[in-house]
Amino acid sequence: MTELAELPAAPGAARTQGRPRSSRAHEAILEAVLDLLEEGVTVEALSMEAIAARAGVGKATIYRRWAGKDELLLETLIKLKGPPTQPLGDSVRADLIRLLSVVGQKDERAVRVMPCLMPEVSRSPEAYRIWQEAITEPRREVMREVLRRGVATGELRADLDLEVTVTMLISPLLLHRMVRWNPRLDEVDDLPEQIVDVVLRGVTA
Amino acid sequence: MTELAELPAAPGAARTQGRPRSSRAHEAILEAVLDLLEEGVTVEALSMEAIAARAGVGKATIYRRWAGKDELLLETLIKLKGPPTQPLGDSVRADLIRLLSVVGQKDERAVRVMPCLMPEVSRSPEAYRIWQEAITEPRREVMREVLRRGVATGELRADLDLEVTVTMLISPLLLHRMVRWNPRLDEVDDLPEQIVDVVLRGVTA
DNA sequence: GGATTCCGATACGGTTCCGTTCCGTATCGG
DNA sequence: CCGATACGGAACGGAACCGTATCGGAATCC
Repeated sequence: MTELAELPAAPGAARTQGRPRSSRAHEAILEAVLDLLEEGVTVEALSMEAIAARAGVGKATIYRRWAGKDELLLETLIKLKGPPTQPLGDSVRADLIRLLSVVGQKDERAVRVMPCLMPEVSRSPEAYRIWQEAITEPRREVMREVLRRGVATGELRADLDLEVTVTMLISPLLLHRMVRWNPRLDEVDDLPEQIVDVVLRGVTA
Repeated sequence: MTELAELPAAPGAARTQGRPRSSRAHEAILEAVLDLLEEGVTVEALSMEAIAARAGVGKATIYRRWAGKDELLLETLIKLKGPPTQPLGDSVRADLIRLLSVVGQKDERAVRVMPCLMPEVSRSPEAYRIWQEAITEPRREVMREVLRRGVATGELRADLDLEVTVTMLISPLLLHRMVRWNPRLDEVDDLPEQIVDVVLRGVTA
């Protein structure tokens, strides 16, 4: 049987003897999970058989690496979302527009995967915690920092509620890009600018 | 076997002979579906066996009424969301606050069910259409009407973009009440007022 | 070259759910 | 009272999936 040439094995593996694990198979498995989620399969309905088939891999190859679906999913999601976009340090307005513009643009796939994660997140406190810590909170913090800068320069009101403002900025974009909550917004091509302008006018000192 | 007393059969049933269908069983089935969805079972993972067991009903009783899971779900969701809350016709500000305040309050159960519907909605164009027509669009229209009144009275800018404004008002509430996107907002007790005030200041004439 | 480990593939017994088909009983119209 | 239909419950054959085991071959270390 013709075996694919192997990449130089996963880093950090403390293995000493025998054939090293194929990093090619490793990647194929993670990719298969994302593929399936992207197609609309929920976490709950995601089957190990389907993952193995999609990855072109034996089930044993999956179970050799992860104890079960949960651990596999955790690693997959961490891979999915890299570090958040950083502001450029221009004006508050330009930075906010920049941060909003990348929502669902930089991560086409992540946007399609997210709705499939929602049931899990709203049911399991553990899933909720991971989702908060790894995905949403770091992105909110970046935006908070921009707003704090605006408060420090006097551009924004000193008594600004950071949490409310951050939520007001991101929520419309998230809801539109993730679930297309209001399809009429498809025709609005400068949504980030419009949102930032309304909010900034509302919270300017 | 002690049979429960029957309510006077579902209306519109053109049946003439034999024992009429139990409207009690009918209701129990719909209720069971909502119960299960509320507990975090996704549409995909919702099983007819579980529904029948929860409703205290034979599976045949379900299949006698609906051809499959899809048709049963459709009827369930239509039952779930009644007509949207109506504005009182006070000030624009008071009406908007009122509309935002009921998000996820009037319909405790609907809020918990919604996340479980998201995967289905984002995967199936048909589900998306039904969701838009039956749930989100009627509620947006109520809010648009309030905004149009504000424009007519000169309270709001004449060139106001209704879609963007509606989305800016509702999205933060939806995201918070449905998936608790930002847990720090739990401590904010006047979120609707704050949002309305910022947006109104941003779009005042 | 020999030991060891991983590879993809296949098969296993066990579980859950499907949609249907029977029961024996209950409840209606005529 | 009788015929017709619905009821809850149980069982069916078939399908999908679980996690494990086993296979012959392939890759790497000692």
